[in-house]
Amino acid sequence: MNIKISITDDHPIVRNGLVNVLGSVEGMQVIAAYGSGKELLEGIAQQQPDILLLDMQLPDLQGPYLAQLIQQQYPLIKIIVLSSFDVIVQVKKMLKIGCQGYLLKDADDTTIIEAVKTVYNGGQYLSTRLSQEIIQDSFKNRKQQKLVLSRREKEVLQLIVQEHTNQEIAEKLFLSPHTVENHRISLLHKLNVKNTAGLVRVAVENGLV
Amino acid sequence: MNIKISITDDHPIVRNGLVNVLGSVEGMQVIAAYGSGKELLEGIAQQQPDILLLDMQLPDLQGPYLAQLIQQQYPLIKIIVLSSFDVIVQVKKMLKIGCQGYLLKDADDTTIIEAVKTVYNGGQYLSTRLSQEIIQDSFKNRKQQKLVLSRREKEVLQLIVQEHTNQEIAEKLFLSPHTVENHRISLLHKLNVKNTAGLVRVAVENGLV
DNA sequence: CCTAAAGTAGTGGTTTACCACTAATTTTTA
DNA sequence: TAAAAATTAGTGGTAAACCACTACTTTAGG
Repeated sequence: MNIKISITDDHPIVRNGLVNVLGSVEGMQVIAAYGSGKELLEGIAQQQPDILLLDMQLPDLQGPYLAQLIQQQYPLIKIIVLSSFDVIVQVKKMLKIGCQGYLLKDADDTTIIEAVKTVYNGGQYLSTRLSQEIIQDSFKNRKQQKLVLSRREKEVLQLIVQEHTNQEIAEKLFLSPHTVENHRISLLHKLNVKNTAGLVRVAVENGLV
Repeated sequence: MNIKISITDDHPIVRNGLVNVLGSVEGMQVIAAYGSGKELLEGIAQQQPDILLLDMQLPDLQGPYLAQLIQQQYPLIKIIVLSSFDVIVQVKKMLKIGCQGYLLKDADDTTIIEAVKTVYNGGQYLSTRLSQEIIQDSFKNRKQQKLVLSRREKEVLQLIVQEHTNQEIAEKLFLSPHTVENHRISLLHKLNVKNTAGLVRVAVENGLV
């Protein structure tokens, strides 16, 4: 067994750490380490790894975009996503694209090695915490379909976060203040909050803006 | 020159990366690497380094608390703060406590080595970006003293974010609603926002809650 | 094609937030 | 210790948000 691994992460410390950890494992070989999405795309045209460890938060190119691109152009490469955040929506998105693993950056050495081996052998790697959360999430979705805001609701919410009043929002969107008020109320219900403060908190925390 | 270095970071990847980078430098010696604030406090009682690389975001103990404690008990140890965020307020806070350096985790190897050398030789290390921001910040502070919220204001802000009305806040804090209203208004002025939405946005974005 | 959801607009009313002041006491800080 | 800031409480008023409805039109999905 000789697993060829490429690593992409913009943080040199993380990159070095991974190269060091994985490079010293019997049967694994780090063939490349990139610091940006651009470098990755150039490098991967030259040599393709078995496993690609891909950081979600690269400075230049979007993680999901990169993953999809590589998945399409090199279907044999298996991608393990590296992320600092365990936002369930994001995890599900990456898995849907076709990534085989999702590692949090606070994972320890054995976890990382385990993940690479599992994915190389055709499996899918998720931390136990994450897989549990995804299961719980699928339950929740039955009664509380989260974040299914309509186009108008998102627009109104965005303007609320930007400190605009119903009057101002109405003018910006060429609507009656009554209509804006209606959207506001349905936002309160959908997001299950009591007032403007709750709306803004949820919006900012979930990156809806 | 033989610089004794201790490292504290809860992320194994980061920890290993740092040990690897600094350990291979001529004249530097990593004498310990800790994964939590508790481990650090136990370990540092046994052996004191010249330089301590200290992660701000440890799972157990607060960065500022740890830094102050170590600074008081072992004044000879020079602390370089490691952080993922370049929040100016936080940087200034750590410098005020007496830390000699502030490194962002996206720093590259040479920067880290440079920082350690500089601080060991009695200097202070800040990334050029950070020092520029601090200078700009000091200009701004003349008319807009940012984020210097009083105890009561923070309490009120927290409760506003939690969707409470002035009436409810007054009951919780055993105050008159008028007083709460006053705090609310000064929050609006201090944070330079127009309404509750702005208050909550700033609070959440700056982690004031 | 039909139905559910979204989008639009309205009535009428209550509650809360926002604003501009005054004013006294306490605490902090230079 | 004197000045500044914080904490407390108030008056009186305007603007905005919140609530519960009705009702018509448009759009999207099975």
